[in-house]
Amino acid sequence: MASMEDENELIAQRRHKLQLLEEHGVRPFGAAFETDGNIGQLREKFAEGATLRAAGRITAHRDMGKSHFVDLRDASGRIQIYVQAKELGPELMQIFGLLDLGDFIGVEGTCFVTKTGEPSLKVSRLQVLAKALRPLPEKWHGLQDVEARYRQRYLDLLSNERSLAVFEKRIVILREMRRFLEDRGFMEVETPMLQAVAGGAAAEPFRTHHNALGMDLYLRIAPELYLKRLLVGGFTKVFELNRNFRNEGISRRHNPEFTMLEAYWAYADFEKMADLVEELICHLAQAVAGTLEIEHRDAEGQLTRTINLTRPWRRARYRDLVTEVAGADWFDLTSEARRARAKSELGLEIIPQLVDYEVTQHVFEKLVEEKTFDPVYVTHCPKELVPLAKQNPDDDSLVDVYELIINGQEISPGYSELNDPVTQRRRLLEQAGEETQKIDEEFLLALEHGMPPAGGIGIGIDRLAMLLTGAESIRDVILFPLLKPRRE
RNA sequence: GGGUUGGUAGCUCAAUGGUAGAGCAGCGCCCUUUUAAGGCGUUGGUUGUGGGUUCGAGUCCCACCCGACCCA
Repeated sequence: MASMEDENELIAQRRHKLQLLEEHGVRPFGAAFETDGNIGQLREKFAEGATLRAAGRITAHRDMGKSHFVDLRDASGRIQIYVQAKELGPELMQIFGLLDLGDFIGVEGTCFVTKTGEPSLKVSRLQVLAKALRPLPEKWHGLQDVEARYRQRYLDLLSNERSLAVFEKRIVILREMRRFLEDRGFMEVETPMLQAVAGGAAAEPFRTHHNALGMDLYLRIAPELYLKRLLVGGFTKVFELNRNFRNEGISRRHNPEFTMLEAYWAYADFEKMADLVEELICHLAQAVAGTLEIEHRDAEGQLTRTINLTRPWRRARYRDLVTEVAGADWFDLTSEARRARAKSELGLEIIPQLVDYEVTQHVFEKLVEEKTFDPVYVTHCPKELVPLAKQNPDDDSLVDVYELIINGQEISPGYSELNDPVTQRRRLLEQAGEETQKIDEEFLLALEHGMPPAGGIGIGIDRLAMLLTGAESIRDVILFPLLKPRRE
């Protein structure tokens, strides 16, 4: 960050005013200040003639000579204050003259309405709460620089209303999700983020080290194996809503740390979980957007897409979705014919290393998933794709799972959880291959004590937030997305 | 990792290879109901970093740093 040497004139001027404030006996970094609520609440309490106390940041100053209009702002809103020389007195006017845009002040004033109809406070007392040494982004365009918006999110939040609105919606999503699940008897639990074996998903973990114990640990890639231990322990409805970490690439849809809901319901299955998720996401859409028709708009405000969450949601077999786009005879073709069709007729890049089911999966991802915006539950998936789920009792090449697709992305998987310890051990061994140290023996030990059949789900909260806010990048729904440190 | 693209004043943006500008913010003055207040005047730059080409580089070339988008 900037040091004393590279300070420019603007900062030097503010430092000088800071010094002058101190010389006037003012503490420029103030103290506690009693208010009648945040600025949003003040607007509700506003009554002509009443006296109110407000605190906030100065974001605009309209200088009329002997009187001034100043906007005071916080995340809840804006209120105009009216500063008049004869009302405030010469001493406080001198202090007022040393204030800048960006400073925090506290005021007491009388409610009145200007002749243009703006509710305002006529200031009788004023207190400096914090001096800002650096200027804020421009009032009209806000902070546009994408990199600066991520690195200095505080500037983004206080200068871009659209950005603030996205994060307010994310807060509602998390709150309503907890409320919804708790109303249905689910209990929120916390399980380890530091794990000796990073299980529960196929992903590259972050490694760390515990000094006192002299042991390597991993940041979790999923809480799954611990939540299932709780089913063994007698819990029947549990959920965890917190961070996972995956040491993989960064993209528009991937951040190395991301928020996930996982919920498990004893004696349920994936169908029941699908009903729950459908109800949950509709509840969230109503809470966040007030409608089930979610409009996505571009930077100019032009409507780009409307996603319709009206129930019931389509449920379709994986196989049927693939044949819809790849031809009814897709699964009858030889392996070579499939590759040829994928390349020529479907226009996809198929690298030779892909095995058969991966060719089909590639077709599915490119031509079904990325083009599906209204919700679809994909069911009857091939077991190769989901090695840890329970097999379908009628067809053992399929597993009892759903994959929920909305907005061109996988939002939520749901399983009928595998509770057979013998099969589970075999699958984990197959998955681990040579690396048997990657098997969580403590989890298998728990399963051998008996886990009830259960339905389980995950919901990617960041992607859900993208869906419900219309954000095009995961970085726009994460307050502080991971960036490389900047250097001089 | 590859391709495309961007980084200019505190912020938002301009600038055929030829004197780096504007708006906002700032500073000075005028104005007691303004609200993107207004009027007059004015300060402010290592053009991401380092090399190179050229009489001359924000602009062209190379390398690097940090982003964005697409691909793997």
